[in-house]
Amino acid sequence: MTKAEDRRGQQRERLIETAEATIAASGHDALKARELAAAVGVSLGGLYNLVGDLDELMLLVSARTLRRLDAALSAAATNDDPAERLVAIALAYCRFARDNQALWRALFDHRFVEDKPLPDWHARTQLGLFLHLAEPLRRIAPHKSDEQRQVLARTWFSAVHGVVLLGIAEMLVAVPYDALEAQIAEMVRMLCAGAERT
Amino acid sequence: MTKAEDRRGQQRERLIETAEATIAASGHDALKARELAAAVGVSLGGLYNLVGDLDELMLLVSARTLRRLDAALSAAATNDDPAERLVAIALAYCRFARDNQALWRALFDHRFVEDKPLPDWHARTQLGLFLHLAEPLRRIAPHKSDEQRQVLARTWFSAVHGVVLLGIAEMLVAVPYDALEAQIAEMVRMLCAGAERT
DNA sequence: GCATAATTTTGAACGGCGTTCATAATACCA
DNA sequence: TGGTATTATGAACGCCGTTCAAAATTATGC
Repeated sequence: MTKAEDRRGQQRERLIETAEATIAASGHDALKARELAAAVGVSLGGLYNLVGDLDELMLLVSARTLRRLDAALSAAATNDDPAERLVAIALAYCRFARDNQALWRALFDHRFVEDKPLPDWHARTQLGLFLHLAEPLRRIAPHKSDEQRQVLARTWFSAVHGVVLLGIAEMLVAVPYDALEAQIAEMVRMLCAGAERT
Repeated sequence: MTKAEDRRGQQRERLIETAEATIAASGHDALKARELAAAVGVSLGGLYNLVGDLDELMLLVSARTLRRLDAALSAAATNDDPAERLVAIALAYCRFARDNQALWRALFDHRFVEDKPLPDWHARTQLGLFLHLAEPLRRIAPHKSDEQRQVLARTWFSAVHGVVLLGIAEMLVAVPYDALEAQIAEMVRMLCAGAERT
């Protein structure tokens, strides 16, 4: 019993790792059931004993990516000046996106299936990302309520996300990466300057 | 000759309209070749005489959507105050996204095929969207060069896009739409306030 | 008007996909 | 060791976009 379960656990782990490597190398729609099964050493049908679905597998990979992203943002949040700390977090986000393009994209490419929404841990981890902004925002906008700052954190995070999204897409053709970082830093500083005025 | 060509043109038009309606109703991956062929009254293979590809068809639909979006932004850019004009444009973008969710999403869901990049008119129309920001930005940041302002326009546009992207996604579950508009307006005003400081 | 050539339309067929499930293989227990 | 429960297997299913030989239609020359 335990023997078999152990093996299954290891296979499952190998499967997730293989999926992660595949996505990192070739994008999230290069995930093919037959290919994965062969790589992991399981029969085609056997995949569905390790994982319910290819979608579920992608979610498992996303969980890893979110954890790594969270760690990267944590590591960046060292500056004492609140505005510069926000800048550092934003730039860390940008670098993570650059260095993990396909996996980062996979985070948002989940097809919306009507009957099976994202599991709550996924939403919770995403919300956890906003937490990195809470402390600097408390100092930048001390007159706002906690709830207002929470909304602000989400909005600013989304704004940076949008700039990174377009920037990474265009990086391949037009704009050099350093310029993208400069734009992000400038925007975050503008937001901070604008927020302090209110 | 002209008779046959006319008919083909009309069929092509009907095909694009049907595709647009299908996407609007059920999302961009509800586009099925067999379904479209039946709806337009063409055989399955006949589709590929009207259009090279389903991807090309999606691009044709995107062209229409981009034209409508551009018109919506134009109609919104009436306020004399530059900051408030930018706010109005951003809100118009948000409303367009809300009212044309599936078609708006389809604008950015193009799978990157290595050998066939987006046609240049697509990129050009996208750049055209940024033009709406040029005039107000000239007044908000008069000390910057034209090129710097162009970059600024792209960055701010992307930022609003990011906020709308997450906002529309969460609208369905958490945040009421009006709050989203309020956040966008606040952010744009902050950016303007921050920019004037530089 | 007719025969012939050029063009266009057609849908069966192809290859690929995710997923399922009857069957075979294996592991477990007495 | 024999019998049962559990797990692994891969052929088969349904659906997909796309192709292409053949059929139908249209155009051309006489």
